[in-house]
Amino acid sequence: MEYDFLKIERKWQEYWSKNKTFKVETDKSRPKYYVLDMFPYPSGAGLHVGHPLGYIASDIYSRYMRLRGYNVLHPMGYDAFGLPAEQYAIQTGQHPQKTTENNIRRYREQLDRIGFSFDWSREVRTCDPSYYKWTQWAFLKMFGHYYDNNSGKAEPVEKLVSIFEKEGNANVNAACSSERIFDASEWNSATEAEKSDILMNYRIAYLGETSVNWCAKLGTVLANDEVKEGISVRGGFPVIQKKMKQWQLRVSAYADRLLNGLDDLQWSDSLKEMQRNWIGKSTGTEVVFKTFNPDPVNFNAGDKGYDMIIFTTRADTIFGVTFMVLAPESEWVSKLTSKGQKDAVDSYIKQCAKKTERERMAETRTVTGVFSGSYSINPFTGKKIPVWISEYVLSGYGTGAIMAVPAHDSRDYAFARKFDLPIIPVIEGCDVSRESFDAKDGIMCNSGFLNGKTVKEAIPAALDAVEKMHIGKKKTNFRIRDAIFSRQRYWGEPFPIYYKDGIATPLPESELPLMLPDVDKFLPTEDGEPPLARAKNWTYKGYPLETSTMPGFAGSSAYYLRYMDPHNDRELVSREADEYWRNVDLYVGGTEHATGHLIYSRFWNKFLYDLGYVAEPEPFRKLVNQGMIQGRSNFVYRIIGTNKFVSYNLKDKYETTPIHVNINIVDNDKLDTEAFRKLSPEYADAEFILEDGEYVCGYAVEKMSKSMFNVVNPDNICDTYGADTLRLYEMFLGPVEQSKPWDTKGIDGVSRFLRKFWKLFFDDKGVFLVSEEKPSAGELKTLHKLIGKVEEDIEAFSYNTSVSAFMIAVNELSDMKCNKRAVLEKVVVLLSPFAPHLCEELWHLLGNERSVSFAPFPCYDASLTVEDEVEYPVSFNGKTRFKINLPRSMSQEDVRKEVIEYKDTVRYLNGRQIRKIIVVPGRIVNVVC
RNA sequence: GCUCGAGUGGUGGAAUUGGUAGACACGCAGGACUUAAAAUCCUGUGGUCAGAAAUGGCUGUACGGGUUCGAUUCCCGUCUCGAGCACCA
Repeated sequence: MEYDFLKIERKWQEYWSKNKTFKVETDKSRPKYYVLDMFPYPSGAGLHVGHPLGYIASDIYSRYMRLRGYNVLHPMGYDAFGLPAEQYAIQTGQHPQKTTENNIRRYREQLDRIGFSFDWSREVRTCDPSYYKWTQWAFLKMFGHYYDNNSGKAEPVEKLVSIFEKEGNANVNAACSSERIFDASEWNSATEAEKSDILMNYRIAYLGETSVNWCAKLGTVLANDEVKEGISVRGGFPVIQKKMKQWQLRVSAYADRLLNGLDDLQWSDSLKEMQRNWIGKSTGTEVVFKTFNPDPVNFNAGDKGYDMIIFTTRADTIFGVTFMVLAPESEWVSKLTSKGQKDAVDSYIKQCAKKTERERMAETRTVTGVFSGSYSINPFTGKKIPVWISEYVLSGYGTGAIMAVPAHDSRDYAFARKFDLPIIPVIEGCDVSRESFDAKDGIMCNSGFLNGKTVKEAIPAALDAVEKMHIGKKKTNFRIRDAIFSRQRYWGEPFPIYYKDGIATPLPESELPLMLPDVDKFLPTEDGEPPLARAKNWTYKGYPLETSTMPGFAGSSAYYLRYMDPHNDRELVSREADEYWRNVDLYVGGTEHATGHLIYSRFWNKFLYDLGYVAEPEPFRKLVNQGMIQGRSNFVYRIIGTNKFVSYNLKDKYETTPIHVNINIVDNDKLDTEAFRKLSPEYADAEFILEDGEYVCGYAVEKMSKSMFNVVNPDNICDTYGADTLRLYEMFLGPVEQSKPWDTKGIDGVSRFLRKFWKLFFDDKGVFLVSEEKPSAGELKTLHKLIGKVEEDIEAFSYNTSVSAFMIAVNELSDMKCNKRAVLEKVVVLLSPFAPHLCEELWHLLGNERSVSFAPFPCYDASLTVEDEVEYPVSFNGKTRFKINLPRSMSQEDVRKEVIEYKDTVRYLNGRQIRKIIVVPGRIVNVVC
């Protein structure tokens, strides 16, 4: 019987779906395992072969864990809100709901063909009201809580209010956007609007004025991780900084916990490092610099001076501070601008404000700035130093003001050189005539009481001095900013917020979900209001509702919790389900979410953990980043001005332009010239200059995309080779974590392997025939080598080598003409995570009733794989070395014993005394004489 | 500029924790079967030198050093590529 993969695959896909084979329930009698893929955004282009890579890897692991007896939760859903559907809607007028549904249908068809073991009964879609109800619910909880630094967790705002009523905020230690201190009477006499404003400074979800990334082309603000190099990640449009009032999430309050939580996670080092950098913890010192404005624009505290606070990690260099710098957006600018400098400062500020983020970045090397007219006093030297304003100082980090040490900071150095400010080195022996000395290394000099100390000693000593003088304290700063949470777009979750007399007020929970309304157009209104302003009656009890919607990461932040209990309409997840499934044991997805989704999700989870809704402080225990699969494009070379095409190795003799050619008409880099002529009328009479009778194409590795004609559709692979071959081949291509180009060339190898395996079960006439005989020692050795290898490789996520192990085993079994049930049945189980359809078919042909998915994983017996002991002497350098190959299964302890025994009984080898015995943990022993 | 990761045949990639480098597969070459092709099967395949041949020698994991009886693996330096961050004081 031939291996008819199309028939087999269809048959078992229907079987799994009909029998709900992969539906799971909480089952306290069995251990759980939760395997999650990053759910896809259903784009219009459908899946290409790169998309399923991670899904296949996680599916293999799910199926493996099922064989091991775990109750495996392996769900799938769609991240369905987002910009592309909305952009398409603006162009075509088609409702994003509709295009999204169409795309989802297409995705589902494609996914189904690959034979995943998803529990589709748990599917979620972020755009579904029954789903986004819980996104809105979490937002309301964040609105209703603040972060208490003393208890180290989120607490209800009501608690804060009762403290304010009794004693004001002087003793409150909470994450807060304002430093203003007030007492109880001030609070009690405040108006509702004033109270609301004060509380906004504390809420975890809050409305706040901030400098945001504004993308005019998309008509919306964007979070920091949605902007790269000053350009929007989606669409690639320019982004500028703009002050706007926006909803934000106080992620910064969780910075320390987000950082510390990383230690216990089984994530790749590079990913953890990325998150650490993004969180950007730095410990330093806050120092007060007395600052005077000799001629203030407005008469105020000018003559008494201001206490200007700066943040530094190099308190040791205070003796080298020769000037101060303010960010252009700093609130100090207006206070410290003197009359004489007012015009210059104003024009500089204006110039800075106009620049886009991209322009500011492009000009990182050009130094700009202006003198404010004011002076500070260096607290250590007592010297008067000028205060400057420059855009190289960021308003959002630290206090928006710095002390400049040009001798030991390259940015300060460049500034000092440009504006001719003094440069005083404070570390012995460094040459600052050409560049600054930035290293934290050396002995202090020119530094009074710090002289003679090393930099490492001087930093705490300087901090000590500053504290004794009462002009500073130890301080930790974070780079991570609060997440900007509103988008001026249509296709997202509406905020459950209305404005009662201008005060942002939460909707009662009973009103959730607040449904996304219909609008006539998906564009902003004439007056620049977001599209939701077009909706009729977008009000609650007569008050206007918020018109922004939530960003993409809102819906993806807690979806892993929803899968645990997807149909619960009373809770996000029931306590029972949460306590059983807890968190994701294995999460597979791309590295592009390192500083977005993976931070927000951890934050969201920690918040819900504080409130007692979830049992685990971290959502994803182990994380594997699958690499990207790139396309392999082919080129033909057209001789300029002709319709002649020259083969790759001859192209240098002509003036040519490379043209992308559809990879479907190229085989092994050889062009099908007839098919090429038929491609378009333009090429109908194309001529070819061949080499060895063939047209050889050039190639390049590029992103897989329609415009490069290099897209490989998994459906086509399933048609010609079958889903099992596709799965195996994607794994065989290389380590899952690695990016690599797709090349269909090698697929014949795995295809051959599967057919070879299939043949083991049939006799010469093609009749299914397995023998009930006892397997030979050789057959058992092959089998158990395979079991050991496969088990080890799956655990290590090294699927490419396990596919190789299968090929070796099947070659060996084939050579031995092994058709014994006792061996083949176990191989079927082992292979079933990789090639589920084929194995399900064989499993049933072997007479089993239940799906192979629940067969027990074969037991590994190392003693059956023992190699014969070999012992051979090797001589070198006049010494003699004996290498003893001991069985692989032998424990290190046994090896040691064996060797000691050897040394005691055999003191001499080849007439030489044994000098040294080197035991390499494992099995190889060197005896040096 | 800073941080992290990688560099192995014509190609994708193996190689336990330092222990026979190149498993497995593709490609290529030769052969068998066939009228022929496809499919299938067999043999060879890092480089180089010697040999009629079996075989053997040398060399070889980006480059230069080091540690070690022994290095693709560990350490130092250089180069190249990839990813991330980018005036974070």
